[in-house]
Amino acid sequence: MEKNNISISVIKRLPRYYRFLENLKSNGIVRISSKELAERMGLTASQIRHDFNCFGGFGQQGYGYNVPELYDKIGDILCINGELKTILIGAGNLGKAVASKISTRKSGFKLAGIFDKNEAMSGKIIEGIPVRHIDYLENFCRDNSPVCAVICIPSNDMKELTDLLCKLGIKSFWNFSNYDIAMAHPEVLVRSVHLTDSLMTLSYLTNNGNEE
Amino acid sequence: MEKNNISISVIKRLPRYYRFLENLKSNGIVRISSKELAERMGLTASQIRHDFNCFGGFGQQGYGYNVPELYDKIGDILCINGELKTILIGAGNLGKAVASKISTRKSGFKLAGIFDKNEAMSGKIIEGIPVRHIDYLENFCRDNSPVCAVICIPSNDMKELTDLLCKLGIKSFWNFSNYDIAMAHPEVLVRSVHLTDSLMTLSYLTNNGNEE
DNA sequence: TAGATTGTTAATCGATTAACAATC
DNA sequence: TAGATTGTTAATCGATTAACAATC
Repeated sequence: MEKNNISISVIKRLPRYYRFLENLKSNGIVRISSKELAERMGLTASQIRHDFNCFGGFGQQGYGYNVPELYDKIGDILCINGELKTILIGAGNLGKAVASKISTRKSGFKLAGIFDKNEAMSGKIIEGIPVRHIDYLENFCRDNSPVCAVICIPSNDMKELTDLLCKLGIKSFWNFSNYDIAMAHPEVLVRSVHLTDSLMTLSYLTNNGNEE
Repeated sequence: MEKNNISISVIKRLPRYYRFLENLKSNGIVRISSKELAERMGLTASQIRHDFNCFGGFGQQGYGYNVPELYDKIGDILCINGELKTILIGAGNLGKAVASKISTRKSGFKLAGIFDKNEAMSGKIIEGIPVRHIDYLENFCRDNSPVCAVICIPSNDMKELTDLLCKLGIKSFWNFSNYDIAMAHPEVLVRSVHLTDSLMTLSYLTNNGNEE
């Protein structure tokens, strides 16, 4: 393993690099220097070179970076072509929105099952996958061995659910609830999207203004 | 203004403190030390005291912190009881999910209008607010002067839309698109929720494992 | 070759943690 | 008073930026 000391802050920047490069590529730009990319992204050239260098350095002295090549390299690092077998818990509005993100080509994930406790949802098709009642979760996992679970339900009963999912072999969670999976299960990987937290931070900033 | 040198990293932690305190409060816990809160939240006691001290210090030596009081104080800092007049652009699944977050009591925001370019959505009611066609956006803003816009549409045409919204007096954005509002309009406040970025980061982490 | 720009190390900056005096 | 725990300053750690030699 080459990549042993890569900090999470660098990893978190990769998707944004990927998006900007995608845009440059689709505009037919083939070559870019760290300086120009920095200007476009609001970063320093130093940071960009430093970041890319964590993965071995993709540039060429005197030239810069080849856009399509760099784009592909970052995609590979993010394992964008992987198909991590994924289940979605909760088929409400948020669940549906999130399902479409997971089902995007090159998300790195593959939606395999959707579960909801609301009987009325059973059988409905979302992104080509039928919604199953939550009671089928355990059997489905035993049969299909998903590795990732996406949580789009409120926090109540999350302890039982996550304990079960971990027992059934789930290795990573995309968590939209406020339940603290990482605290309860340090052995799994968790990325949480706390919508309410984001909104509250915006509330603070809006009320306290831009420049003080 | 007392609070001039409070870093964004502290602000971002406040909502999580708020959630944990809400939970403690609802469990009838009245008093907590920085040490115990640190254990529950996976932080250091030092950081907790340091964070709270940015706002003046809410504790009492030898005792700790009074939970309901601290909870209220943090809510006040986050302006949780404010009602920032807010419009939502995009009434798809994500828009609907997000509308319910905004409409939660004590979110700090008040949903005033919803807009969508899909004619078929016009007149539908979401969180008590009728969906209007996007063509009515300009007049609505002139009549109602919203301060915050929530963006739940794809990135295409975002330049024109955000230019217009800024011109119409929008001061802050909750942005779910990939368009970089902050780069285009440094004068406004932006909190972005990049779902795809979060998912890609999870892809990297899942593929590269927990402990290396 | 001369000019440009990377890769990479060293310096700086900011955030986190440790320590302890103040005080309830 | 003695014990506990904060508020606050100093030390440490890590991330960002600057600098420059390597090299295309």
